[in-house]
Amino acid sequence: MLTNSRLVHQSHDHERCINAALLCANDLCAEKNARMTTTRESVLRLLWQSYRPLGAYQLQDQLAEMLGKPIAPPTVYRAIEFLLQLGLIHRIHSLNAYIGCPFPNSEHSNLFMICTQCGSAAEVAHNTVNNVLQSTCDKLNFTLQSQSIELFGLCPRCSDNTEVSNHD
Amino acid sequence: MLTNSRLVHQSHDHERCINAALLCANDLCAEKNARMTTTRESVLRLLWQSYRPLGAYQLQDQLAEMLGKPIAPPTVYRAIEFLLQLGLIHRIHSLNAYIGCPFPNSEHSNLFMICTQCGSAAEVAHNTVNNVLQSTCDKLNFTLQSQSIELFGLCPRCSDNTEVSNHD
DNA sequence: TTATTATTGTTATATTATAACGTATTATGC
DNA sequence: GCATAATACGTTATAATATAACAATAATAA
Repeated sequence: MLTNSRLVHQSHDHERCINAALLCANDLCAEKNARMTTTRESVLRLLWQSYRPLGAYQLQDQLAEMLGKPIAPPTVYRAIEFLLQLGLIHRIHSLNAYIGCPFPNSEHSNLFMICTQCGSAAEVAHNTVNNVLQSTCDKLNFTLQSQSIELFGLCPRCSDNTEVSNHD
Repeated sequence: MLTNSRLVHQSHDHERCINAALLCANDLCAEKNARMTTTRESVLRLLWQSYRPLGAYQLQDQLAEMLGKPIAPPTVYRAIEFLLQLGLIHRIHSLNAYIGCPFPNSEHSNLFMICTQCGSAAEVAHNTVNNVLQSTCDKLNFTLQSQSIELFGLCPRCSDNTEVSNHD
């Protein structure tokens, strides 16, 4: 099982995460002859700012502030599209929002655990899950191409808080 | 495993499916003291017209034609909201579209197999899948509340067609 | 019947996303 | 280096999806 769950829910030196993500992104671009421009890097950085997915128009606002000039929607969506293509970010359909991918290098299929309390989203890649889904598809003669798995609930932190407040 | 996969992909007397769905919906309304109005029943019927999810504005057009009068978006969204609440339909987030639920009576969690070729969506409820997801959540201390699982690929029919055309 | 509640109608607008076209920037071949 | 092509960005307009707010109507209950 591959997951960033612990990082999402425990305090840590997040600057290192951001820097690692940006380095990794640059490597990937070099490898694929793609250009990591200022706009694209800024969007990626913003999506790594927290473990909460951001919508396109939140990104627009923050990007405008970051770059010190007005930014129009197409600019944001182009950067998003680019980063999605490279697998550097993911789209969370149920939220119309986007989030940095913690393991863009390893082939994996997305599964997100989204906290309905704090809005955090942890990504999980789990072979057992994938195998069960694949075999279910096989059984029904469905040729699986891709998937979007979004689980909603309470993250470890918010679960604990709820329990505590239940004892009050 | 509970699924409507065969019905989705094989020809059958679909009128019976529609009628069964409407009867079932009426029962559920009676049971929950909710009103199955003309608008709501029409929307449900439209969503049962095929096994392809419909967007709100497709529904709006078809509903207007069906009722012989112009219909505004809020009317459609209200009916959708009502039917979602009762579990009579589901939302497919990745498509911004809606589809009738084939087993609104049994507690289940949604998993859809969506054909990227023909647009059909089959629903599957599978304990093994749910158990694996639940145990994954347990492992990571995530309190699962609900889920949205959307699998994309080729349905049995389109898979076969692809194979055949590959032999041409 | 009248009061109350639930539903629908209507208008306006918010939110998310893209089309189309022009300009600027970056890479490439000579 | 310079011309050229390819790529990315700027700009304006608009499409597609969804909701807020309030008025009118219909259904139910007292």
